[in-house]
Amino acid sequence: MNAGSEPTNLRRAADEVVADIEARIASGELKNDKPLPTERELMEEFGTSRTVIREAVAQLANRGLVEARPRFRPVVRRPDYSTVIDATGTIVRYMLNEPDGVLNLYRSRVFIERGLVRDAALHATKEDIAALKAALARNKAALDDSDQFFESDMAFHEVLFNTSRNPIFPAVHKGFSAWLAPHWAKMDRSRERNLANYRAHKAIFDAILERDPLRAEEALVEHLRGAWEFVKDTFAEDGVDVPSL
Amino acid sequence: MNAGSEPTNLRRAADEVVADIEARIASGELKNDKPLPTERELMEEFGTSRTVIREAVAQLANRGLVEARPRFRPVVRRPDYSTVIDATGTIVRYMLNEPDGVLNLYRSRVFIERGLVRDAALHATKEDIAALKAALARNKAALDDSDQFFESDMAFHEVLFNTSRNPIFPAVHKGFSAWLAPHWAKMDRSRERNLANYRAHKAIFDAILERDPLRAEEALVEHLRGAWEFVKDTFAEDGVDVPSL
DNA sequence: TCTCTAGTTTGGTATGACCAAATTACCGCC
DNA sequence: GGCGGTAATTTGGTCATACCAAACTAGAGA
Repeated sequence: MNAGSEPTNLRRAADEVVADIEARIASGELKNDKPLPTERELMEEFGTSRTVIREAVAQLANRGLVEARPRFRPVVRRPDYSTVIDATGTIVRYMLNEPDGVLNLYRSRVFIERGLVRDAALHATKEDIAALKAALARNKAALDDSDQFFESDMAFHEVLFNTSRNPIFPAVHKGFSAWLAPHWAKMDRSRERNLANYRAHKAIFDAILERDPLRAEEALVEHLRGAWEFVKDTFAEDGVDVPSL
Repeated sequence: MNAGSEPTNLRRAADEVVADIEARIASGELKNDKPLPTERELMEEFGTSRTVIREAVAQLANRGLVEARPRFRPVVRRPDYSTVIDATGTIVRYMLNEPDGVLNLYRSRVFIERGLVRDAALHATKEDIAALKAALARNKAALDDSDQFFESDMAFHEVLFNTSRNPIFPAVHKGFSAWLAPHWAKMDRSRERNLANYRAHKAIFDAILERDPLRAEEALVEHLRGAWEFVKDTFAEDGVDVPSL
């Protein structure tokens, strides 16, 4: 992009170790779910101090390539799409402190899910329909148990994300759920709310069944808009003013 | 969520330091773009060894809250949405090694951009239209300079992402561009290709102008589908078989 | 006021040591 | 011989110290 007078990022010794271990994981030499060699072994192998090895392992852990529980041997973890989402977790959570953060995130979620239900209405397979139907049934069965309903509610939306047949989307849904959950947990819940949500889900499902993308999208938007009004209230309690969708 | 018989994730000493510094950044005590205290200061302040301090700083760096160039004092960086994207960079790149990774990512991109052009056709403001028009003009002006056209091509799509009026989307676009760019860079380019792309952009723009979401979406899909065929070729060279969109 | 330089500070790395928790080896008992 | 529990060993987490080279700072000189 720009000429070569840059600060010429020096290489840290740990970076080399990281790259090497990364390669070993990719090549399969270090197998999934198996522990890394001990720090002392690595240190001898790379001819560096434990300081460097530990920094390297920490980096790998932060990238999600290994899982490093304190006091335990780090374990190799071949990353998948939800690893990517997890990696963003702390920063996202940090940015959600600002109310606009939640709003923007929620809007993104609505945007994506709108597209998903449209596509579902157009292209949903028999299996998709069956999965939606099952999720819907679980909603209905959980009407009287708000905790359980909450779970089955998320599960219904997850099915929507699964219809994309693109593994990135379920991972994204997982992220949305995790990030927005704290606010949803504060929401008031009641049988009436559950019933309203169930009916909203059913409206979406029916529209998909009838292959009506427009109506499916509308139903979804109304559903999520309604939910947002309740999330808003959890902010209002803190005296924070949040706009509607 | 579950009772307390878990592996009881011990707290690492560094975590406390991380949390504390995080709080100082959030509170503004540590100001943006200003250097962190020296490691030796922090170590005295927290009453721990430099080992712990360094590990904490490394964590903060990995989360994007500070920028730590080797040999320089770490600098506080208040995270924004593209920080989140950057944080995923290494893992995403890692997963793009598998051809399915690129395919899934590209499909996600198409999915999102489809929604964006639909919405643009429905709700684009005068300013959006003007920005698109300007981007289009830059495409046309760069027809004969493939490097410049490539840039203006990405810029056109970026404008599409901007129409969302949600700062998350431009950040996502930045991610898509960065992750997919390596493959696009290998693509053959020529005046004809540039011209075809320009015309595709124009078709999208025209459809938006005429408030025709359906046609806008179709034009976009055809455009991106065409581009994918060329990306495919870069895989075919490596003997990797990649399906169509 | 600016430039160059010598001195100081600071991050990167290497050692070596110690602790507590985790793992392994071992042993006696059913 | 298989098993459960205990002792010995290994391993990750932390500390203290030292040294180097690069970055920074202050002061001399033009």
